[in-house]
Amino acid sequence: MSTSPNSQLLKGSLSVMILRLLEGRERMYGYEITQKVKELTAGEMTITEGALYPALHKLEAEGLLTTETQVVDGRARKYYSLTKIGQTEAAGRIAELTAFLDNLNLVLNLKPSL
Amino acid sequence: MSTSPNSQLLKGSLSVMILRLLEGRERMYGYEITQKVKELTAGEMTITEGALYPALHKLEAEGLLTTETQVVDGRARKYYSLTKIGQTEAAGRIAELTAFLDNLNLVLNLKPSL
DNA sequence: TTTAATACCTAAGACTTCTAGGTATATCCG
DNA sequence: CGGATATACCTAGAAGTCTTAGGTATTAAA
Repeated sequence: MSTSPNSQLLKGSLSVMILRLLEGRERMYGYEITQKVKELTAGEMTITEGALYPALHKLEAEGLLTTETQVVDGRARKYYSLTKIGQTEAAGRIAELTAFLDNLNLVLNLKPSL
Repeated sequence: MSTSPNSQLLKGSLSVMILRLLEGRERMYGYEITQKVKELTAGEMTITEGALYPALHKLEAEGLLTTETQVVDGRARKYYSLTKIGQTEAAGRIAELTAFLDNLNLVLNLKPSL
């Protein structure tokens, strides 16, 4: 057997969503991300916090995000924004996911007659 | 916290691809599936056997696929086809994945200005 | 005053996939 | 003839992501 250097079948879409959302903004905090995704998908997609926070921490550990904490209305918010490296990586990972989705569609969209 | 009945963020696309490929055909065998996916995606997507066979076995255990083994050119092939339940389930899972991909696009396609 | 919304977090388990093997036969090429 | 490649199946272990299911704390609404 061989199976060459592989692009994973379905890699985490969550981290790419995060990067994509941050591409368009100065900064966002975790809870805001969950609400934004809900809003964009008319409530159909829910980001669980158990997935979100570890994902954010990992992206930060990888150096793609930086944080600044700020207290608003007596509650602490942790704002995340893309680092320089994060901006580059974001573009790359979005392109990768897009390419994967294109291929997925090639497989899924085939007609029954083929 | 609450987080309602959730559609998983990252669902396995492989099993849905398998079901989709079988929707359009009488039957297929494992190796054939790997080749078909390669062909459909111009070599860009590779199904690893370490993922494929366990996925096939699981779908069979779930009652969505049945098998018939046949020897061709001295080599054993295990053909998989959709059961009646499999046909119903296939439609459902494909719709689910499609809905998920639509939502994913809503999040990914947002313009930087939004 | 209790519930819901806001806002953060973690641990345990489930699940999928990858890596990396293993077995075996047939065919192609030198 | 012999070795490599293609065909064809399989599994075990590790990696990684997400869900479930908690926890803490403040503010606003009922």
